[in-house]
This record gives sequence, C-alpha cells and structure tokens, in this order.
Amino acid sequence: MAIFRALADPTRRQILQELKDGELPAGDIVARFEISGPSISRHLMILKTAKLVEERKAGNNVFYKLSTNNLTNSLNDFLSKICPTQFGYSRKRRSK
Amino acid sequence: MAIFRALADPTRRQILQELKDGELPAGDIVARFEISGPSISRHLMILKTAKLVEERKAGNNVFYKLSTNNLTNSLNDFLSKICPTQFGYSRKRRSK
DNA sequence: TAATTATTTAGCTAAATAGCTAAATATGGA
DNA sequence: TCCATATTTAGCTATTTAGCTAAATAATTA
Repeated sequence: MAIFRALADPTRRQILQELKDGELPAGDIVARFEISGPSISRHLMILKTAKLVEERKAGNNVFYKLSTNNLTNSLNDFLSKICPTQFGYSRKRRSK
Repeated sequence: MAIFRALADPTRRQILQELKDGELPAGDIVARFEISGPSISRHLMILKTAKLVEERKAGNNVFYKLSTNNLTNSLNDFLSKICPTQFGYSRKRRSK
C-alpha cells in the first residue's frame, strides 16, 4: 500500500490539493511551495509511484494531474476492509 | 493530519484490521504479531494519538478498540477536499 | 507485603525520509 | 550547433522512525 506512505507527507497531500482543479506543469507546482524544485520533483515521483498522479509530457513541460479514481478507490477499499459494516460504500459496488 | 502519519505504517494498518471485530487487550494484539510488546505498545500510542483507536482500562488490561467514526470521517473529509466533484459523499452530509 | 502479570517508558541502533545544492538530461528556439 | 528553460538524478546531511532490550509502572493475587 504505497498510497498510505505517499499520503503521509503534508507536502504531498498539499500537492494533490493543488491539482484538484486540473493538471499543472511541474514548475507551477514548485512555484506554489517554499521548498526546492528537486524536492518537489521527488514528491511527484513518489505520488506517481503510488499512482496518485499521472504525468503527461508536452514539449519542455511535464504536466501532472490527479488520479482521482485510484485515490478514492484505494481509500474506499481500505475503509471497507476495516469497517465493512459501518461503511456504506455507495460507489463501485461491483458484484464479486 | 496525524491520521495519515499513523496509517503510513503497515503494522499499524494491520492492528486496525485486527480490531475490526471488536476490542482486544494489548497483549492479544501483541500475540498476533511477530514484533515485540514495546513496539506494539508504541504503535498503539500513535494510533491513539491519531484518534484511530480508543482505550479502556480494566484491571490489569488495557483494551483497545477502533474509533471507526474518526477513521471514516477523516478519510472522507480528505477525499471530499481533494476531489469534491467526483466524491459522492453519501454519509454525514451536514449542512454548513 | 511480596510475587505475578500486563503494559508502558527509556535509551539505544539501523534504516528511511525529506530537505538542500550541484550536475545531468531532455526539449525547443536562435 | 549553441543556448536557454524545465525537470530529474546524484550525493550529501539532519531528522524521524521502527525495531530491540532492559527497566519502570500499575493492578492483582498469594
């Protein structure tokens, strides 16, 4: 569950939030934080490894965007495993 | 968001799962893992600090149980903050 | 009170993490 | 080709983390 490791860092959670309205190039993400480009780059790689973001290269830029489905499905799966009775689990009630 | 830090460790996630059917004394939790009592004790403290479990002392024992509401609400709140459009958010739709 | 059991705290070590700067690697334009 | 821009990789350091054992604390029982 690399996702939980990825979500453990507040900078990474903030990055996800910055991406909630759509994709951004790495440089724009860097500009929204105090920390260095390389550090943000590493956070992005960790988020990518956890499949929480996807990247798209365009010319000189690398655009990042949320993998919303992966985020919600992973957290929902975890919740349903730990509190199956209480957890309503409205979405994606796939049989089997 | 101490909750995400708490969820980052696989042993702690497993502890939550062991608790899903009801409370357990610390010793019973220890018995379900390979690692030492003091290590489990610390994990329990971290889970308690993150409000993911509650404790109840009874005689010689300390019983731990899931704080299910805190877990689901925290994760749901996080999801709704990051992907508010996609996230259905069926439960606890409190106005305001 | 002394011994027993259950749990936590203290103190240590090794490994992982997150930050930095400098260097490397594209890609695009003059 | 040469230069500029965008991003990542390498290598370093300080901090945090998770494990351990030994010792401390708390409640129970003899």
